[in-house]
Parts: sequence; C-alpha cells; structure tokens
Amino acid sequence: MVTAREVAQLCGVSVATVSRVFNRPATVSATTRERVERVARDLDFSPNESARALSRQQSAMVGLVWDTDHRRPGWRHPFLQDLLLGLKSALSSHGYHLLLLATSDDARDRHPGVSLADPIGYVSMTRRHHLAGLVLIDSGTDADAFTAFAQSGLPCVALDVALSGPRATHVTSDNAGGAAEAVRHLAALGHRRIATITGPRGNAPATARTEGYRRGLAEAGLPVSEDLVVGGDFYRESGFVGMRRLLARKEPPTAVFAASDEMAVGALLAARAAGLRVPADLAVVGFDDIEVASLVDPALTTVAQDKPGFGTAAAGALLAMLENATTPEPVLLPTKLVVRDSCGARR
Amino acid sequence: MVTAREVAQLCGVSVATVSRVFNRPATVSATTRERVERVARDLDFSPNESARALSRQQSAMVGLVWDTDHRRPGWRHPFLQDLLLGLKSALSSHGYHLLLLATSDDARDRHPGVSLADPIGYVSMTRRHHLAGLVLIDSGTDADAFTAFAQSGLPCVALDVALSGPRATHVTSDNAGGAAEAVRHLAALGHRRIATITGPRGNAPATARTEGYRRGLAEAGLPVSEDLVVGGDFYRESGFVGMRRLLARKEPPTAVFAASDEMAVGALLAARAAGLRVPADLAVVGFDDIEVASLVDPALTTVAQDKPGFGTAAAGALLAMLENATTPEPVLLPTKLVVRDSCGARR
DNA sequence: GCTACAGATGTAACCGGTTACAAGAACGGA
DNA sequence: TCCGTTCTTGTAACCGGTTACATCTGTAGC
Repeated sequence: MVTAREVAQLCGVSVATVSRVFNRPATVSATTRERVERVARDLDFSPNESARALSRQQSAMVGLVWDTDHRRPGWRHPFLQDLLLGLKSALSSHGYHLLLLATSDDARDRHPGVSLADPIGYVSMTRRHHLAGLVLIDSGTDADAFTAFAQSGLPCVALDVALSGPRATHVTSDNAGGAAEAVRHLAALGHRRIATITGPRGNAPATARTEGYRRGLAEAGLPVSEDLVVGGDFYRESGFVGMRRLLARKEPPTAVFAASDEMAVGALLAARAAGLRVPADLAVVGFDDIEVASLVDPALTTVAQDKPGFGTAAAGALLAMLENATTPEPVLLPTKLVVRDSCGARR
Repeated sequence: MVTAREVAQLCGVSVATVSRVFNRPATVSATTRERVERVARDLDFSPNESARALSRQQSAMVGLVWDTDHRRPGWRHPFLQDLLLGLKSALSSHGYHLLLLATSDDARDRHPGVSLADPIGYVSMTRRHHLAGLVLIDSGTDADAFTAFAQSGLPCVALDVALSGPRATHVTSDNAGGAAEAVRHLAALGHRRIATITGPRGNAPATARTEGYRRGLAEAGLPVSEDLVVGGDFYRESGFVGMRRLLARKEPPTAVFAASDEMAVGALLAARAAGLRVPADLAVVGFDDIEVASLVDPALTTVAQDKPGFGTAAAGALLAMLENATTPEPVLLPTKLVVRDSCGARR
C-alpha cells in the first residue's frame, strides 16, 4: 500500500504538495504537478479513503436506505436492478460510491448509538460513516425516519415519496398523470363503468394513482362511483380478490385499472376464473410495466415507469446538492401508456 | 457529533478506556464499563467509522463487485433483490455493510491508481477503502479481475463461478445436478429424444448445466445426440431461435431442457408459432424459476435455485473468513425441480 | 533599492479513533 | 514485609490524509 508520504519523498516534495496535486491542482506549479502525477502513477498510489474521509469530515459515499417492509414480506421492488445500475454509474462518474445501509436487531445490541429517536438505526449509521448524502427508497415503514433525515440537513433524495427539507428533494413517477391517461384510454374505448383496484392505504404512489383515476374519469366526463373503487395492496392476490368483489357488484365494471401490474395479473386470473374473456368482456390496464406484463395472456396494457430514468434522476438531483450546493426541484418522471392486448384497443 | 473524547471526559476516564469498552470489554472493570456504556448511550455516541477504519487498517465494509457485461446489455440478474437482502441482513448482524463498488471511465480519469493490471479499477477501490472482503457476482467479463482479487489474499466469495485462492471460495447452485434431474424427469415421462438449448459459451453455470444434461441422459440410459444440442445465450430470443432450429431437424425432439427460463419461454413461443401444443407435442423444462415461470401458459416446469440461500451462504462464507480466519469449502446449493404444466407430468 | 504582493511550497496541527507499552493498584505467597 | 503476578487504566504514538498558516522566492511598482 503506497502512501502519499512515499510519493512525496520520491518527488522531493512534502505530503502537503502531493495532497494538493489531487485536490487543488491549480495551486501547484505545472512542473511539480506533472512530476507528482507521474510518480503517483508509477507507484500505483491510491489515496486511503478512510484517512481522506476522516480529515475532510465527509466520505465519498452515498447511503442507500432500502429495507423491506416487515408488514409486507415478499414485496419486490419492480425495478431495483435498473435503479441500482443508474445510480451507480451516475454517482461513480463523480467519484461517489453507494453504501447499502443495513441495520438489524443484532447490530443494535452490539453497537452504541441507536436511540429511540432513531429506532431503525439509520441516522446513526449515516453519522458514523460521514455519508455525503442519502438515497431513500420508499418501503412504507420508514416514513418517520425519512423526515428525520430530511431535517438533518444531509442531502437527501427520496424515491416514490415526497420529501422536503433544506437539502432534500424527491423523484417520483407521474403516478396521477399516468393513471389518468390509462383511464382516459379506457373511456375512449367506450367504457363507461371503469373500476380501480387501489394500492395500500398510506402509500404515496398508490394514493396518487387513485387520484389520477378520479381525475381521468372527470376528464372523460364520467362520474366516480365509490362502488367501483376497491382496496388492494399491490400484491397479485389482492388483485384477484378485488376483481372478484367487483364482478359481484349489481352492475359490474366493463374495465378495470389496477394500480400495479401484479394486481392486474390477479384481476386477469379472477376474470378467467369467472369465465370472462379479456379484453372482450373485461378490459384490464395495469401500472409499472414489470417484466411479466408482456408475457401474460393476454399481454397486459400498462402504464410504464421510466425505470433507468429513476436512477439517473436521483443521482442527478443528489449530485446537484453535493457539487453545486443547490437544492433541485422535485422531479416528476413522465410515464408512458404501453398498449398491449388486455385493454382491447388492438384486435 | 459526539466523540469518544467527550464520553471519556464525562466519565473521568481516558479515551483508551472508552475504546476498550467497545472493542474488548473483558479488559475493562465492570463498574467502569457500565459507566461508560451508560454515558455513551445518553450522549448518543457512535464511533466514527472512518477513524476506526484508519487506525485498524480495515473497514467494516464488504465490497460488492457487480457490473453488467457490456457484451450482454439488458441482462438481468434473475434474483438480485433476494441476493442483496440475504447478504445485507446476514452481514449487518455482524456489523458489516455492503459497498456497491462502481467504476467508470470518468472516475478513472479523475483519480490515480488505475493501472493496466486493473483495468476495471476494482482492485484500487478495494485497497482504497480497506475493504474487509468482497462478494463477486459473475457477469462474464470480470473473470480476470476475479482471479486477481482471489490472489490478493483478501477474503473473497464468488457467486456462480468457481474461484480459488488463499482466502477465496465460492457459492454455486448445483447446476449440473439440477439439469440432470430435469433430464431424468423428462426421460421418466417417456421421452427418448430430449434436446437442450445451452447458455453462452464460457459461462460457468451454462457449462455445468450442459454437463448435467449429458449426465442425466446417461443416467437414464439414453444416448447423447449432438444433433439435439443447440447453443443459446440465456436470453429469450435465443431460446426461440434455438427451438426453431431443433424443430427443423429430421427427427425433432419431443422434449427440451432450456438452460434458462428466459430461453424456455422463447422455446414455448417457438413451439406455439410452429403449431405445436405444449406439453402434448413438446415438453419444456427451464432453469432458474424466475417469476414469469409460473405465469406463462402453460406454466413452466423448471429447476429452481435457492434464491435467498445464495445471499445467506455467501455472507456465511465471508463471515467465516472474517471472524474465524478459516477458508470454508465451496458451497453447492441444492436445486429443486418445480413441476408445473409445461413438462406434461400433471394433466 | 526598497516595499508590496502574488505564487509555490513546507510545517505542523488536526480529524477520531486503536493499541503497544508503561505505570499503578490489588493481591497472594513466602 | 517484600516480591511477583494479575488486573486496570493512562500515556502517547500511530493510522494517512487535509489544510490553515508560515515561509520563501520572485517580480512589479515607485
């Protein structure tokens, strides 16, 4: 492990100069700079990040807060991989790395610094590692922790959930807009009784999608019937159950907008179980455009989220705070209605 | 930010004692220990990880080397989320965190320490952060980098690919065994002409699955016909093309084992396009048990990998090296044949 | 020729822990 | 009582960088 001291000795300069070469090259004369750079390269010198973080009081790491909701085991993020890749590449091009923050009961016992104000232990982790910023993935449970972060002044970007604070912003799909578009699409196909199966209560995207559903109906000049709104939890099973309930209504819907593709698949199965043909007897539209959407039969019409865009936008917002010291406005990512077979537009 | 010094002052002891309380509690008298622990808790003290890493020459972070293969864009890890969750929780219970290592051309320009011997820059990252260990996810391109890591003496666990070194081991599904079981299952159903669509050449799991295919045939007393082995690349499209080629043979197979579910789905589509009924005219078995496997029609019979087991096993192996200083034997995770509809066993 | 000032570099304090070593206290045995 | 252990704690060096400040050199201005 080559240190800056060795580089300095070999160049006949002080460590301070070596440090300056890499941190404020403009303050070093051209000849010295070149000599140091050359020797550093020859020796394969790479600065010790711990020492760097210690003295700068700031590490080159961005924390990723992501936990599964214990109330919802088995939940899968619809596009975690795209998200991570987008974040990783954007952050790394500015020299930052992603630290997957993890906490556990066990860790809580063995380490100090976990208090009642921070039941999950993330705040402590954040301080402990002197993180440069945070990316927060909504999992439902951590809402309180999120606001605690936002108020701490640490640069924060939340995904899928609104967050405000001095240096906090968020990235969200246009959930309401996408839902409204889906509903308008169904209305344009002639449907008058359009139902929805919502996401879990209290979940921000779910709420926005329900709101978009109502807005879409209004824009299409259709009335909202509370009869046609049933609650779900984003999982397939709840889509199945919800659809069954809807089909049991006196006047069942001719179309349904499910707030997630998983639930849309459940609705498809329920329709099939009830002997209905999709889309002939019932039109179905989902939300997310997960991989299975194109594979189910009939292929699912759905509102696609900009998956790589999420990571890129989050990284961009964070970098703006880290490098420009400005707090960017919340980002609303456009959605795209992907028309396949389950809505009956293609025949 | 509370430091150990403040805790020490408030307790009337030296910083050394505070440090000992958290690192070697046995060397501190019970009364002192309790006093320090109490004050630390009251002040919400959490040790600075940078300082800790600097003086211990070892950070509490495990690097995750995971890059997409540039030759295979769009590749998705079949169960990244399960993997990460398993790793994360197992590691965090021992106080370790996961650092997603990222490198990029840009980062390479701006930082020293990236040489020809380490074109990807991971080795430098590893040193720079004083990582405790590494988890390596096979992506095909990084094979050389992997051996470099393994030889460096840093604790390494590779997933899906063999790796040896003083402190290196690996976790793999029983790809050969799973494939053999799938083939025996098909043979037991009466099939005599069983084809396979292989994964990409040079990919370790792909090779093992092909080997298992041959072994399964041998165990069933069937001859191997090179006519019935076609190459694929794990992607759906190659499954489609491969199946079409197989169906064009003079004597087409009555069953096919695809080395990935994606390719199995492709094969399903090709069979349908050729007017064949699955499983009546053609039996299909896949590998992985990805989410879509249960959703396609007919539902796919497939060899399931132990998804959460991967993360847990990897973390376990790594922790054994980190805490016990022993290098565990490679782990071979059992697979499980999930019989659904595409093989014709259920009717 | 002298002062003022900018530019380049060195000196040394500092970041916040860990730990080898020293020193003091307590205690048992001769 | 004295010595040798063992236990506990303090002192201070150290990890490897960053950076405020001091110093030195050279040059422009008067």
